[in-house]
Amino acid sequence: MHAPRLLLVDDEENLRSMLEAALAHSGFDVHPAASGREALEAVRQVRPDLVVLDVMLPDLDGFDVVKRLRSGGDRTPVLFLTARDATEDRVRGLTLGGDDYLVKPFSLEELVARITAVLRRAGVDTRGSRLTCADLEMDDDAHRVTRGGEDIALSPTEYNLLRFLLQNKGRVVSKAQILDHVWNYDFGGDGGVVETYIGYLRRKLEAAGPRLIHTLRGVGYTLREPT
Amino acid sequence: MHAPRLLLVDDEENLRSMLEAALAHSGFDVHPAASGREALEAVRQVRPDLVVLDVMLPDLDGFDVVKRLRSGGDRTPVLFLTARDATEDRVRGLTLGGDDYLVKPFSLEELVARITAVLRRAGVDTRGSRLTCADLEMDDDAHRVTRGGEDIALSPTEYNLLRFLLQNKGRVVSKAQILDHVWNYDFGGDGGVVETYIGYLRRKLEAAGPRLIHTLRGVGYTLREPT
DNA sequence: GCGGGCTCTCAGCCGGCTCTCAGGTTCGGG
DNA sequence: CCCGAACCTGAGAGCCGGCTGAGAGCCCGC
Repeated sequence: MHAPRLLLVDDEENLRSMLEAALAHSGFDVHPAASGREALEAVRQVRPDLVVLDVMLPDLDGFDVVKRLRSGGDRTPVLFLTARDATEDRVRGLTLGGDDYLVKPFSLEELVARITAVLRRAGVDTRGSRLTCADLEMDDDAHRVTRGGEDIALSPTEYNLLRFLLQNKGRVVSKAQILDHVWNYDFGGDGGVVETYIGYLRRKLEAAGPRLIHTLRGVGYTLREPT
Repeated sequence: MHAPRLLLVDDEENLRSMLEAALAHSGFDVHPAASGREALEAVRQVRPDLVVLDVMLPDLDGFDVVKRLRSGGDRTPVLFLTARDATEDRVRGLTLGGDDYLVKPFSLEELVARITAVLRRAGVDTRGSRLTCADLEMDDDAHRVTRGGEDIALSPTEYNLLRFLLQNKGRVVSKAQILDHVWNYDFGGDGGVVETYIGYLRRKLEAAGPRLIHTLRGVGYTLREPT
């Protein structure tokens, strides 16, 4: 089993290199491209498992790229990145072919979650979607969290934060790391909001049961099985 | 296996030579640079495993340096050094690619710990993150200390002091060395505080179990396996 | 337009952490 | 044995980080 190959297409220099580093770090084999033509060329050469494709591009836009791919018989799944304002209607309908889209700005957690979801649907094996810690369980496919069999309702941010903690079970994560992964990449605030959400999670998860989220003063937080 | 190569970029003459000596002594192959342009040049020539990069530089600042590196396809991980006040928001987004940052003033221990953490994440082999002495164990990833399987809660300073002692197990370290490595480099006080913290550690570590930290009067302290 | 959930900010509180200091104790040399 | 130096320890002041509750703004569904 090799790491899934991604083709990352975005003309925005900064964002592209940031995402490139981040996705590589998340275990993907990332190949960058800066324009539509480059992308078409790269698809043939790289044969990626998935294309992460910005809609707004200097030459061919994202839709054109896909149109040409499909008319050439290529079925590689595509994850679109779009700006909030426009085009949302145009992107709809594309999800029919197993593709998906994400509006900017997003968080890295969101992006990775969508990518693995699309890959899974396309039959590319990724590690399972089940995360646990003691009697706490998260089924990412069903977007469902339980503790001791009981359902727990979480807001989107709470859910993403918990997933990030679960993925790093047994390791310490700093507030900066949490902000970088769980919050949108253009979020401007400080770490105060993380403390608030840790509080929310604790209230919901540890209402009945031992402590799972531990504070390491001056260092960060960690999720750990109680002994 | 060769010693990991570091590129150390800081325009502050004093600090740079101090860090250069200290890091060399910690087993790294250190190459200094004093400006952004120098750094870019040096990255190409030296091909370091990691760049330690001050954000505040006379010509290109640290962010510019990284931007240029990345746009040139270079993925060398970076550890940023920043002043406390500003820039903390600008540093955000950096923990994404496995990079990290450290606010001045820091301690040598902190610096070395971050460097090895980043290198480990980047796949460069360093000795593992597990330090032991008799039944005392420290797992640096989880930031966790146990003795005989029992958890021991340590404050940040206690933790850093213990790690320093563990890394020098079997050797004697003077109070001056401890101050230089464990306390921030701008710390003004005398060695009295070291005695206090040694006391704290002894109380927590040796509550149940034989003595591990030994005093060598007029020389320093040493951590040793009981015989 | 109205109501409810979600997100984020902020200020006050609390407790732990860091460091200082003084008095007591141990050690080694003379 | 005596004395000074080095070290240990307890008490406490001040500081700082994290926790929490309250509330404003926003979006969305009704």
